[in-house]
Amino acid sequence: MAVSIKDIARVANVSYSTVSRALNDNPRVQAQTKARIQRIASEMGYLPSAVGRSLVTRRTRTIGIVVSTITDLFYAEVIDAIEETGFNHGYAVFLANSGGVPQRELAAIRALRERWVDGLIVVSCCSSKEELCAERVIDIPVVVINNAHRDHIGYSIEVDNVAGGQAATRHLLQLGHRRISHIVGPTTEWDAVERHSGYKQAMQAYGLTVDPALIVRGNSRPKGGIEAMKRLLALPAPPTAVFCYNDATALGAVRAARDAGLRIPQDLSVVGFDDIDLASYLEPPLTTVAQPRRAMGERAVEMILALLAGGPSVADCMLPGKLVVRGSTAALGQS
Amino acid sequence: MAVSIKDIARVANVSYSTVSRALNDNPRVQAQTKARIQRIASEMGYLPSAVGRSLVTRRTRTIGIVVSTITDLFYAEVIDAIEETGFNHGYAVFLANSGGVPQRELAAIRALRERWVDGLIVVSCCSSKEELCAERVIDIPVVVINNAHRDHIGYSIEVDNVAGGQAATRHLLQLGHRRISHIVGPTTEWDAVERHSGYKQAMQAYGLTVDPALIVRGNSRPKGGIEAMKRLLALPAPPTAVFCYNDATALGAVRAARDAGLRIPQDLSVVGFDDIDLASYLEPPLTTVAQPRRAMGERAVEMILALLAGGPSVADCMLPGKLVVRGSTAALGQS
DNA sequence: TTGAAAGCGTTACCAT
DNA sequence: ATGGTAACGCTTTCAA
Repeated sequence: MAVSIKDIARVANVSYSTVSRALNDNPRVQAQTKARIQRIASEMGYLPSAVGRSLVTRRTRTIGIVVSTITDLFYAEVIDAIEETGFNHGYAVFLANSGGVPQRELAAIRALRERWVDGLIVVSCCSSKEELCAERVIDIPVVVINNAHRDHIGYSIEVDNVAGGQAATRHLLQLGHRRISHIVGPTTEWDAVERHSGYKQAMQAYGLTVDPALIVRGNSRPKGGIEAMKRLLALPAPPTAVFCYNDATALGAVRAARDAGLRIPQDLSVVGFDDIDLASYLEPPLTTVAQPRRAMGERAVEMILALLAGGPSVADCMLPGKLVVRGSTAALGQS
Repeated sequence: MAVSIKDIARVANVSYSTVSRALNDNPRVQAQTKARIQRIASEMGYLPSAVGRSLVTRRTRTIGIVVSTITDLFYAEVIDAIEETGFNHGYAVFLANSGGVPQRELAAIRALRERWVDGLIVVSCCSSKEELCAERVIDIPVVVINNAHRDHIGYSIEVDNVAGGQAATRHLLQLGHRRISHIVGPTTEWDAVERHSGYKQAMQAYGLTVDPALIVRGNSRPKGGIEAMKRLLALPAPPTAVFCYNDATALGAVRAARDAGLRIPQDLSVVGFDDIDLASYLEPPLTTVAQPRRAMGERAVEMILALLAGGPSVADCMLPGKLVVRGSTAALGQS
């Protein structure tokens, strides 16, 4: 049986309120007594119970994270940053995977709320505002990173997907490409819609009309990239460049193009999105739009903490992406 | 203010013990009353408090995970499996990163124990047994996945690293290679020692003595693989094949070899370890030793649950790795 | 400076 | 079948 403040009180021959004060370094207890109690507590191997404390303070110093999957290289680092920032502020984090399934996401949120998390960070939120309201999520601070839809829930942190899509596409245009494909992400994801929109805007800015045949669907994973690329290569006039929803998709696109005998970037330029750690180690190193993953995680925690502190001025936050040019893109016709 | 069983009791005009029973589907309450109470609870938006419950049951239905970093592709999937398995059994998981720093790992464990986690899963444990005992971790169920050292703490789950190292090396030997390098992982990691040992055993089984110059150190990340490969290529007699501590190292090795003008696998065969998701999408697809990552996570949770249930027969568990032959290895002299 | 006691939300035991 | 109450570990008033 674990030792509690009552046990310490008995040994130290003081009331347990005094023990509580001493352990919390409350000034209203004699320095000498305080030191003695702390020594005894340490000797007895006392470990405070967050459960007991939470029941009275109504705070758990705990943050819940719900994410579609941490096996996505992009999310992993966001979560790593959340955990680190939280830990530095004395917060522990719960992790729950939704698998992108709203029902599972809601069940996870419910489980976290039963455990009285002080705040909730939902990465790639997939449930609707209605569903979330029914879960009464809103009565605790909520920050949504990369919201999958347009409902405004809690506070949001996103990368500027439109600008990122524009930058990627413009880069290809500047290299002389005109038949530029876009492998779209799951249209259930709002960021996919936005990147697509950025692509279209960049094309239009160059006075180009987009051939609908050049727009194909991926699934955000390599397999989807392979399938999409195969369809593009079967076209009468295949693209000379392709902007992919994300790096994982790009990986698949590169593989399919290679299998068809194309060289990257001489025969086909490829741009991704995310800048996963491995991107620079691929062959060729992948040109991509980097997301400020750690910053996103840090900001999310800071926003939660500000909200908990009753912060007056918490606002949604849109961070810029950054085009990173590597070896998978080259000027048109440079064989 | 959240609604509690007392609020429900007031509305339902029963004692709150009855409410508790009704909500827990206790048979000792009239079916009619039960239904009425449950309806009222639902209408009032009642959410049970795990904090209150834990205080009396002394269980939190919570598992703590401590891992060096989830940005390692290998760990991410192990954790994904832990979370999924835990969730299916009604357990939520805390996630803490140690960064491979013992002091941080211990601080994380302490934070989790304060929160009364029912069990602890340490992935790639880096603190010593003494340190862990001082944290009194052992009075809750502990499972260590891929222990970094040889101390026996709690129960362990590992892949058979020796056999994996042997399989990788034997594969290269069977392809006719004789000058086979090994890029070792951090020697602080026990699995690195074991894989190295497997390598040596396989070489000896073929009657070969290992040239010490062919053994170089990596750091388990691509950068380390690059540096190591550069040193190998500068050798008077460079290797024709290299077995890398893990896939990330292999990625770096491949890059360095390519940059030096070598073709993979014609000029150099490369084998990794882990079988990260991307391995099959690399160019060329990476030959590697697959670890049963999901199984490791599932087993860890099952062991914790068995221990919590007072299970009689919980035992350490060693899972086999599996050589996956892809395009990064080829027979010697097949240019 | 210290003690006594209430109370957080829940379960579980003992009565009725 | 239901009610009353103690207990879990802690913080926080209110008294002394």
